[in-house]
Amino acid sequence: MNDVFRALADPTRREIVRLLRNGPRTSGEIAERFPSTWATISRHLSVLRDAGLILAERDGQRIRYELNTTVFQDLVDHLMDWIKPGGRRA
Amino acid sequence: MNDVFRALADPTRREIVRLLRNGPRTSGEIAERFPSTWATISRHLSVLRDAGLILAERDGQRIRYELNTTVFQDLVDHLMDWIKPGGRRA
DNA sequence: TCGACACTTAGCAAAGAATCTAATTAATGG
DNA sequence: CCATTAATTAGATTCTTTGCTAAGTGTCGA
Repeated sequence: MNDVFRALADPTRREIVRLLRNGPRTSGEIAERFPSTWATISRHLSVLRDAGLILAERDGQRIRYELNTTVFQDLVDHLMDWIKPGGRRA
Repeated sequence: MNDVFRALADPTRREIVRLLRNGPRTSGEIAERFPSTWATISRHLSVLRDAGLILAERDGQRIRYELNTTVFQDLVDHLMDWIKPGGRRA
C-alpha cells in the first residue's frame, strides 16, 4: 500500500492516471501529451505499474497501459476506513 | 490536493493519521508512540496540517490535533471520480 | 518575572526521487 | 539479418524529503 501512496504523490503520475480513465493508451500516446521526455514518462509508468495501479499488455511493438481499478477500489476502502473512528488497529 | 497526496506518501504520517482516528491527541502523546524524535514528529504534524488533513487547537501549553474528516471525504470523492470512466476533463 | 514544560522552527547532512541523454531491448517488415 | 519503430533501462545530475541536534516560542505557576 505504501507504493500506492508514493506513486500517487507525483502530479504527473496522477495526470497519467486521469488520462487512462478514458481507456487504455500506449506508452507513446501517453508520452506525447506531456512536456517531459518519453524516457521520463516511461519511468513514471513503471512506478505506477509496480504499485499495481496500472496494467501493461504488449500488443506487437506497442505496450498498452490501462487502469487497474481494483487497486483504486482498495485504496478508497482503505481511506474510508480511516475516517471511521475506532477501526481495528491502533 | 497535491499537498494531500504528498502528505500521505510518508508511512509515519499515515500512521499518525491512523492514530488520530481514535480521537484527538496532543503532540507529545503522538510523539511518544514513534521511535523518531519529537521534533521530527512535529515536522510531520506540520506537513499534515498544511495539507489540511489535521486540525490543531491549542489547549494551554498543549496542542491538540484531530483529523479533518472533510478533507478525507474530498480525497475519497476525488479517487472515486478517477475510477469512473469518461470524467469531465481530458 | 523566572523557570520549567510543551512544542515548533532552523540549519544541516544523508537518503531518495525526478529528469535528462545515451545506450539497450524487443518486435516487425523487407 | 538489418533497419526501423516502440519502449525501457542505465548513469549522471539536480532537487526534494527526511531526520537529527540545537535554538526559539509560548504558556503557566510560584
